[in-house]
Amino acid sequence: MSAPDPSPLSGRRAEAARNDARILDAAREVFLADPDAPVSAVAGRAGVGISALYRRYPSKEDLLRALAADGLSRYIADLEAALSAEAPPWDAYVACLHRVVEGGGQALAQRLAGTFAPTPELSRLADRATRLADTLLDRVRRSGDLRDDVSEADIVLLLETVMLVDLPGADRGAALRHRYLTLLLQALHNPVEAPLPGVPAQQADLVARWRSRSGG
Amino acid sequence: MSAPDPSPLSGRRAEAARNDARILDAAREVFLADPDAPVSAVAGRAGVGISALYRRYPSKEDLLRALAADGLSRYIADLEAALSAEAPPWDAYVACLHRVVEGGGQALAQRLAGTFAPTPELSRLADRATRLADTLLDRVRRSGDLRDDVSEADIVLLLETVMLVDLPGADRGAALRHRYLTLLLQALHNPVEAPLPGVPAQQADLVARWRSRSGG
DNA sequence: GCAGAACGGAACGATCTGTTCCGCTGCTAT
DNA sequence: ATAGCAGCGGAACAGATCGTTCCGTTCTGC
Repeated sequence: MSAPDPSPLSGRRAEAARNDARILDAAREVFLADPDAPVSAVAGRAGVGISALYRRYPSKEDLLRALAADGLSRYIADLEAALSAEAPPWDAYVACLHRVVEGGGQALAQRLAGTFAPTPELSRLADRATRLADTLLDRVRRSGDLRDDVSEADIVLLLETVMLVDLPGADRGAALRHRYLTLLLQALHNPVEAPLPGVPAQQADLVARWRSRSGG
Repeated sequence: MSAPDPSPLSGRRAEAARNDARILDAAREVFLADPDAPVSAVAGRAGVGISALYRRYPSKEDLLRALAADGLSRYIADLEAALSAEAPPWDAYVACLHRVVEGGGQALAQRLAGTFAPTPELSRLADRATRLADTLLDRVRRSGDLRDDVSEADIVLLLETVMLVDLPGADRGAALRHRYLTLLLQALHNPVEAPLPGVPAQQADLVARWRSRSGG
């Protein structure tokens, strides 16, 4: 009994491991583009059959929950990286948001919010992400680079809209998202031209969305 | 035979006229929030039965076409008003975009694009709107207030994302949209902090979307 | 009063979608 | 070598959804 190589799995086992990732990647892309997409669309995008998907997740809702958890985890990782970076707060923040936009984890979790019953683990992850984002933002705020009439929730909402930009062409969408994020960040950067009207979005507005919504 | 008052219609006729407007208003709200919404949602929002709707429009697609045409017309009216305004170009432009965001006509037409077969009339309206927007933007550009590394298509895409901002609360969404539009306009205003990465969106990217899309 | 315009909403058929099921493939362990 | 089974593709099924039609009712204009 020769010990089977742990990482370079062979044959059937390797295909299964590959499919794990392919399915999650496909699900991320598909549901980010359309939170109400059918399961078959995910399988199609992943290039696998439907049963390969149902072997891993007992139901669509389980897949969505796993996806949201994965997205939040990536988001958290990005935030932690920014918090432990040595660059000036504003620069670290800019780099962080670009990674967040690139990964799409946070946006996915937000868009999926309300399409399934949240588990305790998800609530915990969401809490953690919120706290980290607050800490990071406070640091940026103290650096004086951030205009002070925008709230954390404002930025989350704005980020979410940037993530929605898309165009049919190949990677046209991703390029535009970074382009518009840059524009947004310049708007958020001091000095400020004029104060914003209305009142900032509140954290409560965001949490409210984690309760049942219809399809959108 | 006393001449019936032309405008203050009475009884059944009046209800019908009121319903005309109520249905269009309801349809605008509903389909702006969700382009794939069912017809019954429109009737429900308008407070009328389904047959009141089908009496006016032979099919859902006809309603959507009428809605898109109406939206484009409102957009065109806003553009024309801005073009004939006497305020400085930039100020007129700012006011115009706020009206466009308030009305939602342009965003609705864009969101509906691809969900039905465009008629010649719609193409004509879309062309007209594009030309007017170009003229207006050129004027603003010549005034020197607009950063010169953004294209018309960039602005359309950004406007569209602003329109997507929404929150459950009463008019919370509208207030935030104006708030974020103000932020966006400050970012678009000279002087510029740093050039944007990537290449601007092209007019062609936008027209491409008027061809068949799936639901989203 | 009466003819019919306008309406509300139930009913119907088509389509879509989540989930299950079945038969096949090709590793793996002996 | 080969039996057994993990893993898979996709057809099939049942339930839900939605566009559209249809019918009975109400109320107006004459």
